[in-house]
Amino acid sequence: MPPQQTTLVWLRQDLRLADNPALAAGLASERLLPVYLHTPSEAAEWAPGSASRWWLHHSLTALDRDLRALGSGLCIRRGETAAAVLAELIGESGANRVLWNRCYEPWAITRDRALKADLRVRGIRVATTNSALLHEPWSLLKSDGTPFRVFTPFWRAALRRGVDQDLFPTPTALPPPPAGVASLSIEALDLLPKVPWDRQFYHLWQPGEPGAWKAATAFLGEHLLGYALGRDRPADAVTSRLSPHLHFGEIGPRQLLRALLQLTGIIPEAVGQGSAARFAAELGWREFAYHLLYHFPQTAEHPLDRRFAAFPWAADYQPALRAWQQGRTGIPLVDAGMRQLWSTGWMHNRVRMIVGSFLTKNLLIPWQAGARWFWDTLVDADLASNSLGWQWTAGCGADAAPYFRVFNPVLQGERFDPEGAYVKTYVPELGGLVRQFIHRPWEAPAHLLEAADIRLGETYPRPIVDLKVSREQALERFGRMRAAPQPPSP
DNA sequence: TGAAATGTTGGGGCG
DNA sequence: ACGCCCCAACATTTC
Repeated sequence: MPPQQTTLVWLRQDLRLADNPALAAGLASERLLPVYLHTPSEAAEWAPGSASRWWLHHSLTALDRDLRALGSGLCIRRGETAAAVLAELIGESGANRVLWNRCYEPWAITRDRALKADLRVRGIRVATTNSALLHEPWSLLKSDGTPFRVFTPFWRAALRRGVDQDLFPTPTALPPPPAGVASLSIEALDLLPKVPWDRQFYHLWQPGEPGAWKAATAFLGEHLLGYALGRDRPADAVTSRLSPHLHFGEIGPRQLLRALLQLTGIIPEAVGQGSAARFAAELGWREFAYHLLYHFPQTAEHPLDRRFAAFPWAADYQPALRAWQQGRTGIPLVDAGMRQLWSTGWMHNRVRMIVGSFLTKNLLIPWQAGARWFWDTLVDADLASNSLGWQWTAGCGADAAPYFRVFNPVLQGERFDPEGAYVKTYVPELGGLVRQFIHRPWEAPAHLLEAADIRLGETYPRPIVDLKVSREQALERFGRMRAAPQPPSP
């Protein structure tokens, strides 16, 4: 009789039961131990931020509940390194096999590669799989063998390659866990905030796999039709809000694309301009972000366009950064976005571009400072997407907005929030102002301000920067940078 | 997944 | 009636 097979399934950013290849591969074991390891110091400066930890707490809670319903449960441990904690767990459980789905952060790749080699040396079987991406970063390359740096050809190639639509089966029962392996409580991970800034989160979000499907079903069933037209208007609730669920792997892009294709009856190759194609392309941008971070791992910290390493950012920007973070810049659309972020852990995508343009171009604050703030405050904080987004905005990344493309938050507001509904939701002190001036209160005549009970500089700040002057200054600095001698490309 | 400056055109007011 | 001018409205160019 062969020795009993005991398998550890190490769950990381794949907190789901459905279409989970690592979990599916463990189902035939006699004993199966699903584990989550909290080792934040391994990620160093990219350990989960505050909002992300809130999400993680509740996602783990949901996963544990779902595992228990199938006769198992989540084993939670914490420690300095995953290697050390796994070694303990292997000792306690007698496991002879470890499975996980791959992560793609540079620090995680380095860690996992060493860990896999180490476990194999010690006679443990290890298998890793893909749960997070339609195509892994190394599997899609240009015909010359180099990585894509432009989105459109990347996404075309991804769709042409096609997507495996045979999902891994959702388990209906799980093998029992090995006896005598203790677990920490989720509370012991200290993921929840000490001061209750998260109250609104509970009304807006349902972390975990059931919540992910609730959001996906609502989006596909109710909002997809209006997506192409409404996705750029932040007051419209037509976006999917699936980003945090995708980040934690509570739902995967293969599942979403399959649901989308079944719903609309289109085939992946038929890329049109309709709502389904637009939404699929957003999944594509996520894929593109992972592609870039894998092939250019320095881009979480450093600009892909090396010329920007010498860009003359503002010298003393702390007060301006603080005003931006707190939503007190005096520019209504920017402040609305930053307050939405703070109070809900999320910001509409178009507004992310606008507040990012304002930070990097009007305030001349390094994009890394913005990326850090987003990392701490977004429930969907994702190293790949965040790095791509900020470099795109700053104009220093792959397929980025040209450096001279500076969003004017007043015009963007008038185009995409014409009634000012979004601004009024998050900047209530402007609620009484007529729509004509809602995006430019500093131009409103005194009697209208008075009627709206607004005293600029008291109840709402004056703009901390002149949009026209700062735009010209940014263009001038970008122009000088472009003219400077260029460093060798990486 | 721009904005602003500059150029062109055409309708209408007016002498 | 005609030419002149103004200036939206739209198009093109530049950043």
